[in-house]
Amino acid sequence: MRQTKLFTKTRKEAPADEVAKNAQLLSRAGYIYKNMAGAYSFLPLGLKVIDKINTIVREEMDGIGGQEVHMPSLQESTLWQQSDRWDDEKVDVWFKTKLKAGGEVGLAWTHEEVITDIMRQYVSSYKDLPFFIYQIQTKFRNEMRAKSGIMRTREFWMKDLYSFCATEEQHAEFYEACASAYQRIFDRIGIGEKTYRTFASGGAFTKFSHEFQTLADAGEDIVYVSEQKGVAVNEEVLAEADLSELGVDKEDLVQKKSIEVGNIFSLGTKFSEAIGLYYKDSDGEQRPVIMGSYGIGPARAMGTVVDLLSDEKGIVWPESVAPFTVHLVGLNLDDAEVRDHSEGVYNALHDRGIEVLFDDRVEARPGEKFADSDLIGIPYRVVVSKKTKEEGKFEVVTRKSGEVRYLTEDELYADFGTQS
RNA sequence: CGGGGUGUAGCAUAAUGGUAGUGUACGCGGUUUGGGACCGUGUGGCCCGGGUUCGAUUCCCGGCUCCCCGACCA
Repeated sequence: MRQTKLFTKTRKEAPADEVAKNAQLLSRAGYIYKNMAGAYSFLPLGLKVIDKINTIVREEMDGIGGQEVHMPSLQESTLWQQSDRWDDEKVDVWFKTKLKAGGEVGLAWTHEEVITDIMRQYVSSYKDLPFFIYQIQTKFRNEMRAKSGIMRTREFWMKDLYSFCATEEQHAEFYEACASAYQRIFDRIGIGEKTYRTFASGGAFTKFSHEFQTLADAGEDIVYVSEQKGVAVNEEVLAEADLSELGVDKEDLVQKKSIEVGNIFSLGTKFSEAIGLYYKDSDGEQRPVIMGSYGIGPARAMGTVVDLLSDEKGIVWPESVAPFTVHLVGLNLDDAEVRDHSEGVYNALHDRGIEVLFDDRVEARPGEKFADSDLIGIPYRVVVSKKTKEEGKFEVVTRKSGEVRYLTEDELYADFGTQS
Protein backbone atom coordinates (compact mmCIF):
# COMPACT_ATOMS: atom_id res chain seq x y z
CA MET A 1 0.00 0.00 0.00
CA ARG A 2 1.29 3.41 -0.95
CA GLN A 3 0.90 6.02 1.73
CA THR A 4 0.03 8.67 -0.86
CA LYS A 5 -3.00 6.54 -1.78
CA LEU A 6 -3.93 5.50 1.76
CA PHE A 7 -7.26 6.90 2.90
CA THR A 8 -6.62 8.94 6.08
CA LYS A 9 -3.55 10.69 7.28
CA THR A 10 -2.07 11.44 10.63
CA ARG A 11 -2.54 14.53 12.71
CA LYS A 12 -0.41 16.07 15.39
CA GLU A 13 -3.17 16.74 17.86
CA ALA A 14 -5.87 14.50 19.18
CA PRO A 15 -9.50 15.65 19.04
CA ALA A 16 -10.41 17.62 22.17
CA ASP A 17 -13.25 15.25 23.02
CA GLU A 18 -11.05 12.17 23.20
CA VAL A 19 -9.50 11.57 26.56
CA ALA A 20 -8.83 7.86 26.42
CA LYS A 21 -5.36 6.97 25.23
CA ASN A 22 -6.62 4.33 22.81
CA ALA A 23 -8.93 6.77 21.08
CA GLN A 24 -6.39 9.59 21.02
CA LEU A 25 -3.71 7.50 19.38
CA LEU A 26 -5.99 5.62 17.02
CA SER A 27 -7.63 8.87 15.92
CA ARG A 28 -4.35 10.69 15.44
CA ALA A 29 -2.87 7.84 13.46
CA GLY A 30 -5.95 7.56 11.25
CA TYR A 31 -7.29 4.16 12.34
CA ILE A 32 -10.69 5.28 13.59
CA TYR A 33 -13.18 8.14 13.37
CA LYS A 34 -15.76 8.96 15.98
CA ASN A 35 -19.21 9.52 14.48
CA MET A 36 -21.02 9.96 17.78
CA ALA A 37 -20.60 9.00 21.39
CA GLY A 38 -20.25 5.26 21.43
CA ALA A 39 -20.06 4.72 17.67
CA TYR A 40 -16.83 4.68 15.72
CA SER A 41 -15.91 4.11 12.11
CA PHE A 42 -12.98 1.83 11.45
CA LEU A 43 -10.90 3.28 8.64
CA PRO A 44 -8.66 1.17 6.38
CA LEU A 45 -5.82 0.87 8.89
CA GLY A 46 -8.20 0.17 11.75
CA LEU A 47 -10.16 -2.39 9.83
CA LYS A 48 -6.95 -4.23 8.95
CA VAL A 49 -6.15 -4.57 12.64
CA ILE A 50 -9.66 -5.78 13.41
CA ASP A 51 -9.37 -8.32 10.60
CA LYS A 52 -6.09 -9.61 12.03
CA ILE A 53 -7.64 -10.00 15.46
CA ASN A 54 -10.70 -11.68 14.00
CA THR A 55 -8.54 -14.10 12.06
CA ILE A 56 -6.79 -15.14 15.26
CA VAL A 57 -10.12 -15.46 17.05
CA ARG A 58 -11.51 -17.59 14.20
CA GLU A 59 -8.46 -19.87 14.18
CA GLU A 60 -8.78 -20.51 17.89
CA MET A 61 -12.54 -20.96 17.84
CA ASP A 62 -12.34 -23.31 14.86
CA GLY A 63 -9.54 -25.12 16.67
CA ILE A 64 -11.83 -26.13 19.52
CA GLY A 65 -14.63 -27.20 17.22
CA GLY A 66 -16.43 -23.93 16.73
CA GLN A 67 -18.42 -23.32 13.57
CA GLU A 68 -19.09 -19.82 12.36
CA VAL A 69 -22.52 -18.49 11.48
CA HIS A 70 -24.03 -15.06 11.13
CA MET A 71 -27.26 -14.12 12.88
CA PRO A 72 -29.38 -11.01 12.41
CA SER A 73 -29.38 -7.93 14.56
CA LEU A 74 -33.12 -7.43 14.07
CA GLN A 75 -35.12 -9.25 16.70
CA GLU A 76 -38.83 -9.81 17.09
CA SER A 77 -40.26 -9.78 20.55
CA THR A 78 -41.91 -13.17 21.10
CA LEU A 79 -38.71 -15.19 21.32
CA TRP A 80 -37.31 -12.88 23.97
CA GLN A 81 -40.54 -12.89 25.89
CA GLN A 82 -40.08 -16.63 26.36
CA SER A 83 -36.88 -15.97 28.30
CA ASP A 84 -38.35 -12.83 29.91
CA ARG A 85 -35.66 -10.59 28.45
CA TRP A 86 -37.80 -8.36 26.23
CA ASP A 87 -39.24 -6.06 28.87
CA ASP A 88 -37.27 -2.83 29.25
CA GLU A 89 -37.69 -3.18 32.98
CA LYS A 90 -35.73 -6.41 32.85
CA VAL A 91 -33.16 -5.44 30.21
CA ASP A 92 -32.34 -1.76 30.00
CA VAL A 93 -29.89 -1.84 27.07
CA TRP A 94 -32.37 -2.55 24.28
CA PHE A 95 -32.55 -0.34 21.24
CA LYS A 96 -36.09 -0.81 19.96
CA THR A 97 -37.87 0.54 16.94
CA LYS A 98 -41.08 0.05 14.99
CA LEU A 99 -41.56 -2.00 11.88
CA LYS A 100 -43.39 -0.18 9.10
CA ALA A 101 -45.43 -3.31 8.57
CA GLY A 102 -46.43 -3.19 12.23
CA GLY A 103 -44.87 -4.50 15.38
CA GLU A 104 -41.76 -3.72 17.30
CA VAL A 105 -38.25 -4.98 16.77
CA GLY A 106 -35.14 -4.77 18.90
CA LEU A 107 -31.48 -4.65 17.96
CA ALA A 108 -29.75 -7.67 19.43
CA TRP A 109 -27.46 -7.03 22.38
CA THR A 110 -26.67 -10.76 22.69
CA HIS A 111 -27.86 -13.92 20.91
CA GLU A 112 -28.65 -16.72 23.35
CA GLU A 113 -32.32 -16.75 22.45
CA VAL A 114 -31.67 -16.59 18.73
CA ILE A 115 -29.17 -19.40 18.47
CA THR A 116 -31.14 -21.57 20.88
CA ASP A 117 -34.21 -21.14 18.72
CA ILE A 118 -32.23 -22.14 15.64
CA MET A 119 -30.84 -25.21 17.39
CA ARG A 120 -34.32 -26.52 18.13
CA GLN A 121 -34.61 -27.51 14.50
CA TYR A 122 -31.30 -29.37 14.37
CA VAL A 123 -30.95 -31.02 17.76
CA SER A 124 -33.20 -33.83 18.87
CA SER A 125 -30.89 -36.56 20.13
CA TYR A 126 -27.78 -36.85 22.30
CA LYS A 127 -26.17 -38.03 19.07
CA ASP A 128 -26.57 -34.52 17.70
CA LEU A 129 -24.53 -33.00 20.52
CA PRO A 130 -22.28 -31.24 21.22
CA PHE A 131 -22.32 -28.19 18.97
CA PHE A 132 -20.25 -25.03 19.31
CA ILE A 133 -21.57 -22.15 17.23
CA TYR A 134 -20.10 -18.69 17.01
CA GLN A 135 -20.30 -15.48 15.08
CA ILE A 136 -18.46 -12.18 14.87
CA GLN A 137 -21.30 -9.73 14.63
CA THR A 138 -22.45 -6.26 15.55
CA LYS A 139 -24.12 -5.86 18.91
CA PHE A 140 -26.15 -2.87 20.05
CA ARG A 141 -26.43 -1.81 23.64
CA ASN A 142 -28.14 1.37 24.75
CA GLU A 143 -25.57 2.17 27.40
CA MET A 144 -26.27 5.02 29.78
CA ARG A 145 -22.82 6.31 29.10
CA ALA A 146 -20.38 5.44 26.37
CA LYS A 147 -16.83 5.98 27.51
CA SER A 148 -13.17 5.17 27.19
CA GLY A 149 -12.91 5.55 23.43
CA ILE A 150 -13.50 2.29 21.60
CA MET A 151 -13.64 0.32 24.86
CA ARG A 152 -17.26 0.87 25.70
CA THR A 153 -19.46 1.75 22.75
CA ARG A 154 -23.13 1.41 21.95
CA GLU A 155 -22.48 -0.44 18.73
CA PHE A 156 -19.64 -2.92 18.71
CA TRP A 157 -18.38 -6.16 17.24
CA MET A 158 -18.60 -9.21 19.41
CA LYS A 159 -17.40 -12.70 18.91
CA ASP A 160 -20.05 -14.68 20.70
CA LEU A 161 -19.87 -18.43 20.90
CA TYR A 162 -22.60 -20.65 22.31
CA SER A 163 -22.01 -24.23 23.38
CA PHE A 164 -24.67 -26.92 23.37
CA CYS A 165 -23.90 -30.08 25.31
CA ALA A 166 -25.75 -33.16 26.45
CA THR A 167 -23.95 -33.65 29.74
CA GLU A 168 -22.21 -31.63 32.40
CA GLU A 169 -18.98 -33.48 31.63
CA GLN A 170 -19.22 -32.53 27.98
CA HIS A 171 -19.90 -28.96 28.97
CA ALA A 172 -17.06 -28.77 31.47
CA GLU A 173 -14.63 -30.14 28.93
CA PHE A 174 -15.56 -27.53 26.36
CA TYR A 175 -15.63 -24.76 28.94
CA GLU A 176 -12.03 -25.47 29.82
CA ALA A 177 -11.04 -25.83 26.17
CA CYS A 178 -12.54 -22.44 25.47
CA ALA A 179 -10.80 -20.88 28.45
CA SER A 180 -7.50 -22.17 27.07
CA ALA A 181 -8.34 -20.90 23.60
CA TYR A 182 -9.10 -17.50 25.07
CA GLN A 183 -5.77 -17.38 26.81
CA ARG A 184 -4.07 -18.32 23.53
CA ILE A 185 -5.94 -15.54 21.74
CA PHE A 186 -4.79 -12.95 24.28
CA ASP A 187 -1.25 -14.33 24.10
CA ARG A 188 -1.24 -14.09 20.34
CA ILE A 189 -2.47 -10.51 20.21
CA GLY A 190 0.20 -9.49 22.69
CA ILE A 191 -1.66 -8.93 25.96
CA GLY A 192 -1.44 -12.43 27.43
CA GLU A 193 1.05 -11.65 30.17
CA LYS A 194 -1.23 -9.10 31.76
CA THR A 195 -4.44 -11.02 31.23
CA TYR A 196 -5.83 -13.03 34.11
CA ARG A 197 -8.59 -15.56 34.13
CA THR A 198 -10.72 -13.96 36.79
CA PHE A 199 -13.34 -15.59 38.96
CA ALA A 200 -16.71 -13.87 38.95
CA SER A 201 -20.06 -14.85 40.32
CA GLY A 202 -21.63 -17.60 38.32
CA GLY A 203 -25.37 -17.13 38.44
CA ALA A 204 -27.90 -19.85 38.99
CA PHE A 205 -26.11 -22.83 37.51
CA THR A 206 -22.48 -22.67 38.51
CA LYS A 207 -20.57 -21.25 41.41
CA PHE A 208 -18.29 -19.15 39.23
CA SER A 209 -18.11 -17.66 35.79
CA HIS A 210 -14.88 -16.33 34.38
CA GLU A 211 -13.81 -13.03 33.03
CA PHE A 212 -10.56 -12.43 31.24
CA GLN A 213 -9.22 -9.25 32.76
CA THR A 214 -6.20 -7.43 31.43
CA LEU A 215 -4.40 -5.35 34.02
CA ALA A 216 -4.25 -1.76 32.78
CA ASP A 217 -4.39 1.64 34.39
CA ALA A 218 -6.97 2.64 31.81
CA GLY A 219 -9.29 -0.14 32.96
CA GLU A 220 -12.84 0.42 34.10
CA ASP A 221 -12.95 -2.70 36.22
CA ILE A 222 -11.26 -3.59 39.45
CA VAL A 223 -9.85 -7.03 40.13
CA TYR A 224 -7.99 -8.51 43.03
CA VAL A 225 -4.91 -10.35 41.87
CA SER A 226 -2.71 -12.91 43.53
CA GLU A 227 0.35 -12.73 41.31
CA GLN A 228 2.17 -15.68 42.87
CA LYS A 229 -0.86 -17.92 42.44
CA GLY A 230 -1.74 -16.44 39.05
CA VAL A 231 -5.33 -16.01 40.15
CA ALA A 232 -7.62 -13.01 40.08
CA VAL A 233 -11.12 -12.48 41.43
CA ASN A 234 -13.57 -9.67 40.94
CA GLU A 235 -15.47 -7.81 43.62
CA GLU A 236 -18.34 -10.30 43.67
CA VAL A 237 -16.03 -13.08 44.77
CA LEU A 238 -14.25 -11.26 47.57
CA ALA A 239 -16.15 -13.08 50.31
CA GLU A 240 -14.01 -15.21 52.63
CA ALA A 241 -15.92 -18.38 51.82
CA ASP A 242 -15.37 -18.00 48.10
CA LEU A 243 -11.71 -17.14 48.54
CA SER A 244 -10.98 -20.15 50.66
CA GLU A 245 -12.67 -22.31 48.08
CA LEU A 246 -10.21 -20.93 45.54
CA GLY A 247 -7.30 -21.39 47.91
CA VAL A 248 -6.31 -17.75 48.18
CA ASP A 249 -5.83 -15.57 51.22
CA LYS A 250 -7.35 -12.15 51.20
CA GLU A 251 -3.98 -10.70 52.27
CA ASP A 252 -2.34 -11.97 49.08
CA LEU A 253 -4.71 -10.06 46.85
CA VAL A 254 -3.71 -6.77 45.31
CA GLN A 255 -6.32 -4.44 43.91
CA LYS A 256 -5.71 -3.52 40.27
CA LYS A 257 -7.53 -1.73 37.51
CA SER A 258 -8.33 -3.91 34.56
CA ILE A 259 -10.10 -4.22 31.24
CA GLU A 260 -12.54 -7.05 30.70
CA VAL A 261 -11.42 -8.48 27.37
CA GLY A 262 -13.38 -11.72 27.49
CA ASN A 263 -16.04 -13.55 29.38
CA ILE A 264 -17.10 -17.17 29.60
CA PHE A 265 -20.25 -18.26 31.28
CA SER A 266 -22.07 -21.48 32.02
CA LEU A 267 -25.74 -21.00 31.26
CA GLY A 268 -27.00 -24.36 32.46
CA THR A 269 -30.43 -25.05 31.05
CA LYS A 270 -31.87 -21.58 31.55
CA PHE A 271 -32.27 -20.80 27.86
CA SER A 272 -32.83 -24.32 26.58
CA GLU A 273 -35.78 -24.65 28.96
CA ALA A 274 -37.12 -21.18 28.23
CA ILE A 275 -36.93 -21.58 24.47
CA GLY A 276 -37.63 -25.30 24.41
CA LEU A 277 -34.39 -26.92 23.28
CA TYR A 278 -34.51 -30.58 24.39
CA TYR A 279 -32.83 -33.78 23.30
CA LYS A 280 -33.47 -37.45 23.93
CA ASP A 281 -30.77 -39.24 25.89
CA SER A 282 -29.82 -42.88 25.28
CA ASP A 283 -32.66 -44.00 27.55
CA GLY A 284 -35.18 -42.05 25.57
CA GLU A 285 -35.54 -39.47 28.31
CA GLN A 286 -36.13 -35.88 27.21
CA ARG A 287 -33.55 -33.51 28.66
CA PRO A 288 -32.77 -29.82 28.27
CA VAL A 289 -29.53 -29.00 26.49
CA ILE A 290 -26.73 -27.60 28.66
CA MET A 291 -25.42 -24.33 27.35
CA GLY A 292 -22.61 -21.88 27.75
CA SER A 293 -21.77 -18.50 26.23
CA TYR A 294 -18.35 -17.09 25.49
CA GLY A 295 -17.67 -13.52 24.40
CA ILE A 296 -14.79 -11.41 23.12
CA GLY A 297 -14.97 -7.87 21.76
CA PRO A 298 -12.42 -7.50 18.95
CA ALA A 299 -12.46 -3.69 19.05
CA ARG A 300 -12.04 -3.65 22.79
CA ALA A 301 -9.15 -6.07 22.39
CA MET A 302 -7.65 -3.67 19.85
CA GLY A 303 -8.03 -0.77 22.26
CA THR A 304 -6.45 -2.80 25.02
CA VAL A 305 -3.42 -3.56 22.86
CA VAL A 306 -3.03 0.17 22.19
CA ASP A 307 -3.46 1.12 25.82
CA LEU A 308 -0.97 -1.46 26.98
CA LEU A 309 1.76 -1.39 24.37
CA SER A 310 1.97 2.16 23.05
CA ASP A 311 4.71 4.56 24.09
CA GLU A 312 5.14 8.33 24.10
CA LYS A 313 5.72 8.39 20.34
CA GLY A 314 2.67 6.43 19.37
CA ILE A 315 1.27 2.97 18.86
CA VAL A 316 3.41 -0.17 19.06
CA TRP A 317 1.66 -3.06 17.35
CA PRO A 318 2.66 -6.65 17.87
CA GLU A 319 3.34 -8.26 14.49
CA SER A 320 0.33 -10.50 14.91
CA VAL A 321 -2.20 -7.66 14.67
CA ALA A 322 -0.26 -4.90 12.93
CA PRO A 323 -1.92 -3.48 9.82
CA PHE A 324 1.38 -3.97 7.96
CA THR A 325 4.62 -5.77 8.80
CA VAL A 326 6.99 -3.28 7.23
CA HIS A 327 6.81 0.49 6.97
CA LEU A 328 9.05 1.32 4.02
CA VAL A 329 10.04 4.94 4.47
CA GLY A 330 11.44 6.52 1.35
CA LEU A 331 13.64 9.60 1.68
CA ASN A 332 15.12 11.76 -1.07
CA LEU A 333 12.42 10.63 -3.45
CA ASP A 334 12.82 13.75 -5.58
CA ASP A 335 16.01 12.08 -6.79
CA ALA A 336 14.97 9.89 -9.73
CA GLU A 337 17.53 7.17 -8.99
CA VAL A 338 16.54 6.89 -5.34
CA ARG A 339 12.94 6.91 -6.42
CA ASP A 340 13.43 4.01 -8.83
CA HIS A 341 15.47 2.17 -6.26
CA SER A 342 12.83 2.48 -3.54
CA GLU A 343 10.06 1.51 -5.95
CA GLY A 344 12.08 -1.61 -6.70
CA VAL A 345 12.38 -2.47 -3.01
CA TYR A 346 8.67 -1.85 -2.49
CA ASN A 347 7.75 -4.15 -5.33
CA ALA A 348 10.22 -6.81 -4.21
CA LEU A 349 8.82 -6.84 -0.66
CA HIS A 350 5.29 -6.81 -1.98
CA ASP A 351 5.98 -9.67 -4.41
CA ARG A 352 7.35 -11.75 -1.55
CA GLY A 353 4.00 -11.47 0.20
CA ILE A 354 5.24 -9.10 2.87
CA GLU A 355 2.63 -6.61 3.98
CA VAL A 356 4.27 -3.27 3.43
CA LEU A 357 3.16 0.33 3.71
CA PHE A 358 5.34 2.50 1.49
CA ASP A 359 5.74 6.11 2.55
CA ASP A 360 6.20 7.38 -0.99
CA ARG A 361 5.48 11.02 -0.20
CA VAL A 362 7.94 13.18 -2.08
CA GLU A 363 7.30 16.48 -0.36
CA ALA A 364 7.23 15.34 3.28
CA ARG A 365 10.42 15.85 5.21
CA PRO A 366 12.26 13.05 7.02
CA GLY A 367 11.27 14.19 10.49
CA GLU A 368 7.62 14.17 9.59
CA LYS A 369 7.91 10.72 8.05
CA PHE A 370 9.64 9.26 11.08
CA ALA A 371 7.16 10.84 13.45
CA ASP A 372 4.27 9.43 11.41
CA SER A 373 5.91 6.06 11.27
CA ASP A 374 6.32 5.96 15.04
CA LEU A 375 2.72 7.07 15.51
CA ILE A 376 1.25 4.47 13.15
CA GLY A 377 3.29 1.82 14.91
CA ILE A 378 4.14 -0.73 12.24
CA PRO A 379 6.62 -3.25 13.72
CA TYR A 380 9.54 -2.71 11.32
CA ARG A 381 10.62 0.47 9.63
CA VAL A 382 12.86 0.11 6.62
CA VAL A 383 14.48 3.33 5.44
CA VAL A 384 15.52 3.68 1.85
CA SER A 385 17.32 6.87 0.91
CA LYS A 386 20.19 8.30 -1.04
CA LYS A 387 22.45 7.28 1.82
CA THR A 388 21.23 3.71 2.07
CA LYS A 389 21.38 3.34 -1.69
CA GLU A 390 25.00 4.51 -1.80
CA GLU A 391 25.99 2.29 1.11
CA GLY A 392 24.12 -0.68 -0.25
CA LYS A 393 22.42 -1.30 3.09
CA PHE A 394 18.99 -0.54 4.47
CA GLU A 395 18.29 0.81 7.90
CA VAL A 396 15.85 -1.47 9.68
CA VAL A 397 14.37 -0.19 12.94
CA THR A 398 12.29 -2.33 15.25
CA ARG A 399 9.48 -0.14 16.55
CA LYS A 400 9.13 -1.84 19.89
CA SER A 401 12.77 -1.91 20.98
CA GLY A 402 14.21 0.85 18.84
CA GLU A 403 16.91 -1.57 17.72
CA VAL A 404 18.60 -0.45 14.50
CA ARG A 405 20.11 -2.87 11.99
CA TYR A 406 21.74 -2.34 8.62
CA LEU A 407 20.90 -5.04 6.11
CA THR A 408 21.79 -5.65 2.50
CA GLU A 409 18.97 -6.09 0.04
CA ASP A 410 19.27 -9.89 0.13
CA GLU A 411 19.43 -9.93 3.92
CA LEU A 412 16.37 -7.73 4.02
CA TYR A 413 14.28 -10.03 1.87
CA ALA A 414 15.53 -13.08 3.74
CA ASP A 415 14.73 -11.47 7.08
CA PHE A 416 11.12 -10.69 6.33
CA GLY A 417 10.67 -13.63 4.01
CA THR A 418 11.06 -16.04 6.87
CA GLN A 419 8.59 -14.18 9.03
CA SER A 420 5.72 -14.06 6.63
C1' C B 1 -30.37 8.25 35.26
C1' G B 2 -28.06 12.09 39.24
C1' G B 3 -24.09 15.75 39.35
C1' G B 4 -20.37 18.91 36.85
C1' G B 5 -18.51 20.93 32.44
C1' U B 6 -18.35 21.92 27.01
C1' G B 7 -19.65 23.78 21.97
C1' U B 8 -15.63 29.45 17.68
C1' A B 9 -12.14 27.30 10.46
C1' G B 10 -10.61 20.20 8.69
C1' C B 11 -8.01 19.99 13.73
C1' A B 12 -6.25 22.64 18.30
C1' U B 13 -7.26 27.20 20.60
C1' A B 14 -7.92 33.13 21.89
C1' A B 15 -10.65 37.48 22.51
C1' U B 16 -15.15 40.17 22.23
C1' G B 17 -22.57 43.48 23.33
C1' G B 18 -20.54 46.65 17.31
C1' U B 19 -19.38 39.87 12.51
C1' A B 20 -13.43 37.32 15.19
C1' G B 21 -7.09 36.47 16.25
C1' U B 22 -3.24 32.64 16.50
C1' G B 23 -1.10 27.72 15.58
C1' U B 24 -1.67 23.62 12.53
C1' A B 25 -3.67 21.62 8.12
C1' C B 26 -4.75 23.03 3.02
C1' G B 27 -3.55 26.15 -2.06
C1' C B 28 0.31 29.02 -4.59
C1' G B 29 5.67 30.97 -4.95
C1' G B 30 10.55 30.38 -3.02
C1' U B 31 14.64 28.53 0.22
C1' U B 32 15.38 23.74 2.49
C1' U B 33 15.93 18.05 3.06
C1' G B 34 17.86 11.92 8.42
C1' G B 35 13.40 13.47 13.68
C1' G B 36 6.94 17.08 12.72
C1' A B 37 12.11 23.27 8.87
C1' C B 38 11.60 28.44 7.17
C1' C B 39 10.02 33.03 4.34
C1' G B 40 6.07 35.27 1.56
C1' U B 41 1.03 34.86 0.16
C1' G B 42 -3.98 32.99 -0.07
C1' U B 43 -8.65 30.10 1.11
C1' G B 44 -11.55 28.96 5.30
C1' G B 45 -15.15 29.81 11.27
C1' C B 46 -18.93 31.63 16.16
C1' C B 47 -24.12 24.13 17.54
C1' C B 48 -29.74 24.94 16.89
C1' G B 49 -34.25 27.70 18.31
C1' G B 50 -36.35 31.64 21.05
C1' G B 51 -35.74 36.13 24.19
C1' U B 52 -33.37 40.93 25.79
C1' U B 53 -31.05 44.85 22.71
C1' C B 54 -30.50 49.86 17.80
C1' G B 55 -27.18 45.61 17.36
C1' A B 56 -25.98 38.87 20.25
C1' U B 57 -20.55 34.61 18.74
C1' U B 58 -20.80 37.19 23.56
C1' C B 59 -26.19 38.14 28.12
C1' C B 60 -30.90 35.13 29.38
C1' C B 61 -34.21 30.72 28.47
C1' G B 62 -34.93 26.09 26.05
C1' G B 63 -32.97 22.19 23.08
C1' C B 64 -29.19 19.34 21.15
C1' U B 65 -24.01 17.77 21.32
C1' C B 66 -19.66 15.95 23.33
C1' C B 67 -16.55 15.09 27.77
C1' C B 68 -15.80 13.95 33.02
C1' C B 69 -17.47 11.86 38.07
C1' G B 70 -21.09 8.58 39.98
C1' A B 71 -24.86 4.88 39.27
C1' C B 72 -25.55 0.96 35.69
C1' C B 73 -22.84 -2.93 32.88
C1' A B 74 -22.94 -11.52 30.51
